[in-house]
Amino acid sequence: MNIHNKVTKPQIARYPVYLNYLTELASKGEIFISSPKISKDLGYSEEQIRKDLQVISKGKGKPFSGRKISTLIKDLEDFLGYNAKTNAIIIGVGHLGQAFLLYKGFAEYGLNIVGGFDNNINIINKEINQKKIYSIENIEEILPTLDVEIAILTVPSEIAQEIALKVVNSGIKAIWNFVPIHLDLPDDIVIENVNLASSLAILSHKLKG
Amino acid sequence: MNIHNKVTKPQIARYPVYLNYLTELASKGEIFISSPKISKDLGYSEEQIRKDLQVISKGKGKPFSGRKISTLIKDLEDFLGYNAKTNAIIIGVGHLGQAFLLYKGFAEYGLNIVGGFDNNINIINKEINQKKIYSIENIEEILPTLDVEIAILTVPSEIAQEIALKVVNSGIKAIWNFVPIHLDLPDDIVIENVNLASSLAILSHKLKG
DNA sequence: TAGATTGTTAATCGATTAACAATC
DNA sequence: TAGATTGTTAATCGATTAACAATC
Repeated sequence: MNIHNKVTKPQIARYPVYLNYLTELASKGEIFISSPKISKDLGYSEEQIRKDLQVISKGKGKPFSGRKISTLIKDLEDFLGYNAKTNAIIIGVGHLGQAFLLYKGFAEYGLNIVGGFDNNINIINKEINQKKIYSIENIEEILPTLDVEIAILTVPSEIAQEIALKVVNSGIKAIWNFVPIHLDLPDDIVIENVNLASSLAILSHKLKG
Repeated sequence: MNIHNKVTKPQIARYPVYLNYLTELASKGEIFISSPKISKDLGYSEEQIRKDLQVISKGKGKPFSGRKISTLIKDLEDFLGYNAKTNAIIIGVGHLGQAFLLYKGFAEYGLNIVGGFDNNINIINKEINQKKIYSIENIEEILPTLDVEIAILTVPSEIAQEIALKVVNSGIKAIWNFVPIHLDLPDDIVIENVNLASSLAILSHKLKG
């Protein structure tokens, strides 16, 4: 049974890549897909692809034809939760935070950004892309009223730990952290780090030997 | 010998975290650091920390005192190449591309963004943060003249593959890809993907079970 | 000295790849 | 039918953790 297959972190990271790829194929009128073809196009091994797709799809593949693309797309969207809307808030409306407020692509992932918090009086109480900016001083009063599940942290490093604690005190259980520091938070808080310094270090290492 | 220790990808990702942490400690006047203390503060295991630091540091730790912070900082900076400047270019000056042009933090990592390419006539030949925006139509003529090592790809998904090929044809060997698709490029091109859809999928999975 | 901390070697855990029988 | 493709089980590879002797 699929339920018994544990999903690994690298697998989860690959699912959006499959989904994007299959959606592209479907738009070109393709109906079926095989693991050798995916392997050739995405560079993953055939065995890995079969295992990945078995975990999230109820359907079975058929020799010769492979799997039906429309079924896979539906299963991937269900697994990734793209059909259920999740509200998020931007904490720190600097360059990156603004880019996220303006970005249209998050909606595709079921992510709905409802607003932002900042300490810049020039933007507080204004709107960016129809999303209101609140004063970060009032975060512990306002945030609990906003029905938000995920806080997207894009504040300067120096204040990130302090602000993260306030976010947690406001009842948020998940932090998508774009600040390149380690956050020290209670064990029940889910943190996903996007550390550009780490990513760049890996790129540089590959490039320079 | 350190040279014989292979460096793993997860290790490389951790080094910027250590560096940020140790720099913070140094600014508070701390002189020595032990692996139990780092473990407590950053959440990595003590054994992992010792192995990580052995790989990049010529020095040795001492029982009781630990390692000297200033030496570790220097070794980490050297390993990560933060003292050698690397030129980069933004391909696609949308919201995210602009945020990167304006971001001050890359300099700390030795990364110097020299300009951008876009197809928007409202910004072509203008400057953003003193960095010139060029027409993407001329990329194959202009990019080879700019002494750039890394292309930061922040274009819309639909054109990413096509533009990436042009970037490669301009002689670039490394692409830092922020577009959530798989790029199909020659084997000698180094690609590092920052896929927010993957990152969000991992966060959602941790949050929702 | 005593013992906190180190560095190293062995064991375990996790993920990918290889091998191969089943099947349409 | 023949054989391309599947799904599953075993083997390998990679990374982390455990165990422990060495040391200041």
